Amino acid sequence: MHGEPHDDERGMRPDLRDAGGRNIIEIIRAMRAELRKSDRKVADVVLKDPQRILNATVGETATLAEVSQPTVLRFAMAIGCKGFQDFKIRLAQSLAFGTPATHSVLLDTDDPETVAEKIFEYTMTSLDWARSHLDRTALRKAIDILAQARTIEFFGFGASGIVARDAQQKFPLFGVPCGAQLDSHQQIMIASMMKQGDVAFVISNTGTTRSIIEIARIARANGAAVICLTGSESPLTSYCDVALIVETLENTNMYTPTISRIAALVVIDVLSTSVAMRRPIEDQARIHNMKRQLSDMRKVQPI
Amino acid sequence: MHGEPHDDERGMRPDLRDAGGRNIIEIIRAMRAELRKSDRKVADVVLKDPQRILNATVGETATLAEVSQPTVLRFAMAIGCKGFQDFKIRLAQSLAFGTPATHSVLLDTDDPETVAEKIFEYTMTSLDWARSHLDRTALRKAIDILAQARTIEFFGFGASGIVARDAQQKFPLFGVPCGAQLDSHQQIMIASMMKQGDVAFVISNTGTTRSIIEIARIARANGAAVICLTGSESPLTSYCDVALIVETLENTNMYTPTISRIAALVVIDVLSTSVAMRRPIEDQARIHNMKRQLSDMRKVQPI
DNA sequence: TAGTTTTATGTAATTTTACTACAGAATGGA
DNA sequence: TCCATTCTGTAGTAAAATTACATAAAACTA
Repeated sequence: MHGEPHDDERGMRPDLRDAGGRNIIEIIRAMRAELRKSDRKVADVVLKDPQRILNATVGETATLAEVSQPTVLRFAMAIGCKGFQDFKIRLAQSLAFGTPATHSVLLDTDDPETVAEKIFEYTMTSLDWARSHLDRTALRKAIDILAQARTIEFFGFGASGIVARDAQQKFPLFGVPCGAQLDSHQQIMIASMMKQGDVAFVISNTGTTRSIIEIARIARANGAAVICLTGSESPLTSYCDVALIVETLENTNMYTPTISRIAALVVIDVLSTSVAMRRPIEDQARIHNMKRQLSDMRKVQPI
Repeated sequence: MHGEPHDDERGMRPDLRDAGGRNIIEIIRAMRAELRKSDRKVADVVLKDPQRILNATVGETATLAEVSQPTVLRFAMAIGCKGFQDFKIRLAQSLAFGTPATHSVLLDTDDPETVAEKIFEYTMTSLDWARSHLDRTALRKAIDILAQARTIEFFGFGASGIVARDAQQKFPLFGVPCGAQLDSHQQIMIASMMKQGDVAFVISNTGTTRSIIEIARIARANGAAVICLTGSESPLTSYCDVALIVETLENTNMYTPTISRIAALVVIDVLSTSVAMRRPIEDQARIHNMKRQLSDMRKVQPI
């Protein structure tokens, strides 16, 4: 432990270092042409499957690129890294932004573990996508409306019905009576009886289901505020005061599970939590109590 | 079928599971309280200056935290990483997002946008945690059992009831008649009538609800296979053939939404998809048709 | 073209780093 | 208090990254 190893950057601001050459993948791509022949082989395997390299050692990388280990090291140096470790760290940071989509495609040959990995990965990526595409203005408006509601009715069919039921179960957070209508006759009845001060919360992934559009129209005609939670701009949105559009990466692969309901559930979490936070402290304490009581009850016997 | 698109023909790495980790910093923060004393020292230096740790070795980290090197390793394992290298990679990815220190703990003063960011972030982090802690052997067993079932009944209360209902809606993927029992009287009736070849799928986050344990016991006594989906090792697991334990970062903050049901839904996705993939091609085509018909129907009028 | 220099790449040794086995210390329960 | 369990450090081992060096391939000169 004598002297200071590699201390050429001691005076340098470490924050500035990665701000300068941020995306290492872009750097590799840019430098690819002027690299040594063998280094280029390494560059190619990195560009082809960067995720793979993240968990690889020098040796594995060398094998993949069909070069020797020192070549991998020289490659790392050539693109401006201090060593292989440093290279991997930079690569990891570059990948964090957007993982290439090829990863989550399910194959018939995948074993259960791989299927699990891919579905989880895909779900998380989709949530990230939904988050970044959420309309903040609409969100704010929806919270305003919900916070002033006298009652809230959630409407939905099928998978969206699940979301409606889940939302309804959060009534302690919303602080007002909540209902969930999953049957279309009931839906029409309830919608017809709504009035000023009530909120109709309409959930439909496609936004094209006729009867659900009808619900929005009726509720609105009766003076209720209408909020919809849907997957894209659609006929439904035009009948609503606020449209919460939750975009997801739903692709058409038959194996791809429906991610939309999960994104919708998270949005419901956001809404209910935000509404609860608006309420006075004493109410929040009451919720806390209720939660504890529920937890106690579970240990004995519900119903 | 020669794997033409696969470049891995040289040495099949079964180790290709990527560490596409979400925000490890969030995980550390969430787990800090329940860590060992020495591990917490490590957690603190990581949280204090993550950037510093990125360029540090195990030895350096140990010195900074004033603990021994193995402790640093154990810390990495404790937070769900495969080793120190893996930990650094994950840390690098987390830092790339530029997460400020105050994340994920909801404050009364947060505006709706911040609340949304935090809840999404927390949800994704928790999913990542659940993914990395999923018991692959149990998963495989569960799939085996479900694929051979004659009928499947899903049991659950409250939030777990939502999950049960969702699972039941996936019956086309499971390929056999599925039921969802959310009422405790119905549950007992149905459980009593189950027999060999049937599968009871019991969902309970706590795993301590008496009546749900009773369901597992009855179903099993009647010769049905019993699978449970729960949050931790509990009395329930001992009555089951397979226990799918989905760990989440549920902390006790009153604002923290229940993440467990979302993780459970994803696990259901994995199960249903895997079971569907086991089935013969012609069945898969039938599912495809059904999906299209459903999508067509939506545009007309469901009722 | 042959010889010479320069550059590129691989082999093998070396250093560093990550990881494991084990044993002593601390903690908690009876 | 003792016993069992859980922590944590010491010391040793395996593995990975890095360096030194030698050979092969270009590139250049005469």
